[in-house]
Amino acid sequence: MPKVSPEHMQARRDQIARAAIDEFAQRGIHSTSMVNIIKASGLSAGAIYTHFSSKDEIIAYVAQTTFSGLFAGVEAVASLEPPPRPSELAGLITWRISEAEIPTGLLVQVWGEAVSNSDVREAVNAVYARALTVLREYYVLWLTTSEGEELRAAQQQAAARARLLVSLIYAQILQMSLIEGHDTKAFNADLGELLDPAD
Amino acid sequence: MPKVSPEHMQARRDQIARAAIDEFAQRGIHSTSMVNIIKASGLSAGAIYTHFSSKDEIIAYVAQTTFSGLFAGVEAVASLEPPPRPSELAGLITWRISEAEIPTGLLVQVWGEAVSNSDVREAVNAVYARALTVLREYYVLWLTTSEGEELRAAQQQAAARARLLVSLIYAQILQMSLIEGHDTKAFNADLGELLDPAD
Amino acid sequence: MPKVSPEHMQARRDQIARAAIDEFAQRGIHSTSMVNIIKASGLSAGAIYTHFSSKDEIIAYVAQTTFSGLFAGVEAVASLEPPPRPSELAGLITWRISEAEIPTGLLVQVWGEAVSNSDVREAVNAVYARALTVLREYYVLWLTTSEGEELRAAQQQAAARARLLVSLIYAQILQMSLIEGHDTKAFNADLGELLDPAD
Amino acid sequence: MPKVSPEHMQARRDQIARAAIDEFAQRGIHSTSMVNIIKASGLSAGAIYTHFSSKDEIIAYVAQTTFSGLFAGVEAVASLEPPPRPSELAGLITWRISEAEIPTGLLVQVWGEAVSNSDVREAVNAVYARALTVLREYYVLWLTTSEGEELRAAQQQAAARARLLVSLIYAQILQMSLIEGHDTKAFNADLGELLDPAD
DNA sequence: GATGAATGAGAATTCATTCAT
DNA sequence: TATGAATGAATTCTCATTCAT
Repeated sequence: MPKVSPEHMQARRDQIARAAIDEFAQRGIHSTSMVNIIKASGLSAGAIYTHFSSKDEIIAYVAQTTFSGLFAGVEAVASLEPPPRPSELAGLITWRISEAEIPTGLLVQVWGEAVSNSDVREAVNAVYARALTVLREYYVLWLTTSEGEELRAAQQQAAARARLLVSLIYAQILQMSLIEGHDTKAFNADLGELLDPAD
Repeated sequence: MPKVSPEHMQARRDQIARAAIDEFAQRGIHSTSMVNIIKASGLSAGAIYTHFSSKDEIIAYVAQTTFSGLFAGVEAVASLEPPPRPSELAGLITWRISEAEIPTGLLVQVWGEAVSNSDVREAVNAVYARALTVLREYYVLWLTTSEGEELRAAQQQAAARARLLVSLIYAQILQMSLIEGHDTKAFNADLGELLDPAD
Repeated sequence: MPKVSPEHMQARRDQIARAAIDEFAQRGIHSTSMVNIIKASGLSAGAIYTHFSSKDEIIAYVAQTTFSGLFAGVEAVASLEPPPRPSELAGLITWRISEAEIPTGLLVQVWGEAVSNSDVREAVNAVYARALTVLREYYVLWLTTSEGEELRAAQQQAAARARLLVSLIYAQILQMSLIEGHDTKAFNADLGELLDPAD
Repeated sequence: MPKVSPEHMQARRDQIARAAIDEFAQRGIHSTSMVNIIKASGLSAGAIYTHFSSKDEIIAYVAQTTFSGLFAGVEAVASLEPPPRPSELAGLITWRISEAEIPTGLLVQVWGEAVSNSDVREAVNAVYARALTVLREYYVLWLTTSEGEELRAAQQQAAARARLLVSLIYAQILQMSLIEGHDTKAFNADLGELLDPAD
């Protein structure tokens, strides 16, 4: 098996990452052994290590990938004209999560991992920072366009609102993961009230 | 072989738990070995296993202990007459956290652990349920006493409000743990606005 | 198995070292796995690592031990009055080697290891330096006592003679290890002629 | 698929051997991986295995090559008329070594390897036997020509002298490899005294 | 012939737990 | 009861070698 395309390499990384995500979500990051990942990926031990240099690198990559998925598409939606209401934006993210594309249990584990693993912490924070920037810009747009606020006033409020929106999404992820029978829809409705003051 | 008093037993358990909390917070739960706990506690391997049957039992006990600490005192304050405002209640918890009595990093790790460890999940959920109950009662009291709501109406709103309050506290714990330089005071102020609608 | 005496600890180290020496001599240092040493020692994997922190530490310890054995007793003999002749001293060392107390094959492997392993190199050089010192002092004694040399003249010659003596011993070790049917006695006789010029 | 010339094959083998020698000398035989050799040679893994069937075969080839280099040219010089003095012959070999054409560290490693690797042992012994033969013939020539010995007497002494000469050269290789700051010239001078009794 | 990703047996090491003293 | 050396299964990772392209 000689030279292969970069696409092939990326496909292999994703193949491994997907296996790792499944196993991590099911067993827990630290109860998943390399053997579990190897078997789930269908590759050999050696092949894994041609694509990742260590289990920690897999964890970091998975962390990055999974959190990025959380806000995928938000940017596009947030800059539509006219901008959607905050509750609609939250709904988009929430929808993606509840449609089980995003394994909330893994997200929560990644937060725990971030505490003592700086690579993971960096990955998590990078996504957080990006999300905050996008949502701040969104809030400026929304407050000026739909709420008739002055630009200056909108900018002053935007940061705090963006922070709050992310916080509420994160809180929902926690609840979805921890609380059996958590009522996502009810919580979303509550959020809606909170986020769209005009309602 | 004289039996030691239950007090002595409890003191030993706490001695071990304190050591475990320190080590878990510093190194991460899964990077902390029993040897770390043994050394930090000043006891021997054998002694540890006299008081806990496994590392997992220590983790579950630590999870229970730490989360209970989060809401310690809330019950007493929440049933004062007249009841404090929601933001004041949130402030009490937040204050305890930010004064570093509660290692937020450990709380976040415990959430991650809860995903794949049912004992920990139960411990976490028990505290969550208890907190929800206390806060629901508080909200009924506060809505009827200070906001002039009807009992029936107050009861209908209380659950959602309690859930939201806990969510916001949890979200703040996440941010304190993950984000270097997170502005606790600013976030608290934002929470205040949100929680005390009259403000 | 609680606290044990330092003697016990040393006995364990020697138990492991003896197993390692046997295996290294038989299979070669790098063809000997930890499993080989574990089985040969009769201990468990874990027990080995309570006494040595790594395979490399075992190699270094074995190197030190084996080379020290080479010159054991030389110091005492070398300072007798009247001092033995150089050939007698060489004979003592040679005798110990040929009586198979010292595994020459292992010594040669250790030299090879020393090239790329600084701990082993240090161990080997420390023994070499010690041997050189002892033999230099011996030659001063012998040259003044038995050959009637002036102290100053004896001191000037002693270093070169000591170096040569060690070299010849090392060369013999090489030959014993590499050449099947190497005639130790004949070589010793040749050495005798060379070392005791008066003969 | 045109067959390549034998010269091409040999050139490739030497290219690989040269890379292996450099890496072995630098990192140690057993700390050098095939990947190291592959990269240093500029060839691919597959290409290496077209020319050598295993790492062990490379080691044996390198052993053979390097030791042969040690005595290269000795034969020609040893049979000159009039023959050089023994110290001059030793000087020739020593000079080649000290001019760093011969990696002494590798020679010492090869000796260590020979202990447990029969192919290497055979390679080393073949060179040793050849050197002994050449030097025995040289000594017969020299003793009869320059020292005026009878042929019979010369033949009787020649073997022992040849053995001693090789031993001293081997001893010097050991010292050059192991002892930082080994004084090659001083040792050579000492050898000269020893080897040229007339001096 | 050449390539280099893939293989998989095997390596060193760790660590929760036990139990003889 | 307390001790801590010992246990040994399990873990992560390496690397000589192969073989589909």
